[in-house]
Amino acid sequence: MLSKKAKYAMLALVHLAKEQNNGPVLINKIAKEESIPQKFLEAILLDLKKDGTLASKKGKGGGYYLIKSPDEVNMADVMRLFDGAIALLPCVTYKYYERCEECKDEETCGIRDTFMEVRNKTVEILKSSTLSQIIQSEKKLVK
Amino acid sequence: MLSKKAKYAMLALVHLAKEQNNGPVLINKIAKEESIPQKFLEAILLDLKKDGTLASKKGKGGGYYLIKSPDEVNMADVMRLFDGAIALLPCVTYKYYERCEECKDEETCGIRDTFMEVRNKTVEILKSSTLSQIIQSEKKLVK
DNA sequence: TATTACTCTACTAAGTTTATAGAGTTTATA
DNA sequence: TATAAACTCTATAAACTTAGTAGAGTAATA
Repeated sequence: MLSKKAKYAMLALVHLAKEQNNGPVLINKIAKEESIPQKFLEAILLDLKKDGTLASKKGKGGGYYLIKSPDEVNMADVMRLFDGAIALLPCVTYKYYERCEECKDEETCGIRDTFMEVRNKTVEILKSSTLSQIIQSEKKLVK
Repeated sequence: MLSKKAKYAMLALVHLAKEQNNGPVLINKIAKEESIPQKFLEAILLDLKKDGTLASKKGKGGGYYLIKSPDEVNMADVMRLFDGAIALLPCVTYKYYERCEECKDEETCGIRDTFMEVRNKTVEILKSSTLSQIIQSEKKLVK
């Protein structure tokens, strides 16, 4: 399951993408409208800032805003940032590779193949799910 | 990530499928050969028995054995049994459905679609990964 | 009837997730 | 230049989950 952190991050990013041309958005506003605990959201937005996805402005009239194109921000990256590896087995991940302790022989492990396939397909779908795509699809759903 | 429990279950099932025609297999033997803590494995095998996948025989000459065809036992079911839902969002699961608390409107939720697609694809791959298929693929890898 | 081997309940250590609290820092603007 | 708005950072903690342990109990077989 996705962590709350990752889910909140996605909701906040969609929110910020919609407001990209309206200047900085208050944490407080995002928290209220997306039903996210404010303090928790602060930490999430800070992570997204360190990651280079968001920027912030302090002081009156400040807030957070998206500095990437909504095309560039995809769910695979968000999930990796907050939840770590996407794969279901450590021996199948791309960025977080680790050998499975109980694995006698990785080369001939029968379940490895399956989970490699799951990982590849999942990453493919999540990569194609960008902020633009999500907003587009929301519009279609409303109609 | 897959829990150890689910991974151990898969390894034990593959082991038992290979020995299906040789009578009951001792917990102790499986534990040793697959590097699984014995007591932990006992609980896992018990769950698989309650589930109707395995049966056991007590007393001397006893042990566990597979009572389903290796074609029928797939990784999706094993994962559901030990780790619960396969989907990454509660609102997208098939057997464990729950509304997302913070979701304002499920019908127009932009990220729901993406995770529905991930779930469907994952289930499809895991369903096709049966014990027979795994053993077959191990043989190919050895060659 | 003794031994083997599965069954069941209870417990625990460690780690992760989901927060909360509060002091500190920066900036716009009156 | 004071002050209030708003982000930043550190520390803490409750709740939950995972992984594993201990040990007594029960059933079957030779």
